[in-house]
Amino acid sequence: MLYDRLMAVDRDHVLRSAAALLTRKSTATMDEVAKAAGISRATLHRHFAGRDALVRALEALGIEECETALDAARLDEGPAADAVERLVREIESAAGLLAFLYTENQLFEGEEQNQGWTRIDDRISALFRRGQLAGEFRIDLTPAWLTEALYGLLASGAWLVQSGKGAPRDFRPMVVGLLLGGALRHPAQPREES
Amino acid sequence: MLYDRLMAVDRDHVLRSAAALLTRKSTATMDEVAKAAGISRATLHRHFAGRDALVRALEALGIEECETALDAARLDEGPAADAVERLVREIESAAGLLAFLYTENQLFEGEEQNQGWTRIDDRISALFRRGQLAGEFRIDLTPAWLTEALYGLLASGAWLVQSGKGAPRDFRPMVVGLLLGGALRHPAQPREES
DNA sequence: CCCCAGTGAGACAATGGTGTCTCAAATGCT
DNA sequence: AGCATTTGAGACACCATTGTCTCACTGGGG
Repeated sequence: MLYDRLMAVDRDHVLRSAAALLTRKSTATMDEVAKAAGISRATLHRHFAGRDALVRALEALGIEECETALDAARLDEGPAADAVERLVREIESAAGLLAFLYTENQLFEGEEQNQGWTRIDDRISALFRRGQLAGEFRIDLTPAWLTEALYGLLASGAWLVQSGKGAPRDFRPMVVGLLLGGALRHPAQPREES
Repeated sequence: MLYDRLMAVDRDHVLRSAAALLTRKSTATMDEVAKAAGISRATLHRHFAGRDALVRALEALGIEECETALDAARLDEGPAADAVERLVREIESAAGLLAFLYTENQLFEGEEQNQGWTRIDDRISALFRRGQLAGEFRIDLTPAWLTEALYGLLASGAWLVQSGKGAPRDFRPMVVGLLLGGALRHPAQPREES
């Protein structure tokens, strides 16, 4: 039906507004979320049964955007380092949402997390492992740690930009530069830019 | 008076229990905090007027531990890279608390943050700047970003250990290894361990 | 032994967010 | 214009947490 289609675009718009707001203020109330999306609390409730449902929908959105980014980054092709750069490029627009979900997930002690995340973790871990096997990456840092560190750096980068202490255009070089190269100068190894 | 001294040690014990609990479950209720400390909610309220007061006390504790770690790490001495390693070593025990406060601070949009943090930020930034001026660190990553990244990696590392996906003994090499060296192999540059 | 500061347990109202409902107004299609 | 559907605004009860209070109890010091 026509209405369903309209609901669909509205729902997506609401979801993205909520993501943008909750990224900045993770404790925002349902009323604030509604206002931020330009709708009433009643309508918000018609889209999402409750706060839980909203957060889970945001989680699904984040997972979806991650999967899309992972696909677009073609992690299997070419040097692993370049794949990492592509990944950060593709995932940059979702970094704020990821930061929100990343910290949100720390709240639940035992609760098993959405299976989608483990799948994403696996794909990213596999990339780092591939880089290690190819001799590109050091082997004394586990893929699990590199994956976790990537999340942390994405969140830190998003916050730095959010707070105005860093320029948005520097986001990718910051994250990639540190994740791959670290803070030390490596005179013989200037990373070639694509 | 005697009671004051007793209260003091109790207060500190309560504070550290609260830190340990809130590190794992940042939404823990006052009742849970009290139970975790082995006291009643009434007594908890006698120590800290309310939740705000408790969090602010935790913030003060975190700042204090950071300052202590910064002092102990002697950031001005020797190569900056070694100073970073010392800093992570000294700050490791507070990493969980830091992670809690770090994410807690993201909640408040405009609210000016505790001045203690800017002071700590400045000291760490100064360390990275020193390393850059000495030619140790690359200059295309700003000290502000390196500082933020350090926080992010400390938090990520703490969570990785918390979740059991990483061994506690690996915490420092993980954080320092990635922050300084990055993921790439640098064949000619094996970092000498102290 | 008595005193008394400190504690724990519980009652209590106040608060703030949530979820549900109603109804009038607006919107869009025919 | 007429109709169906969706919306916004508000009212409402509900719930969890908080902050305050009382009161009985314990345990250590005089």
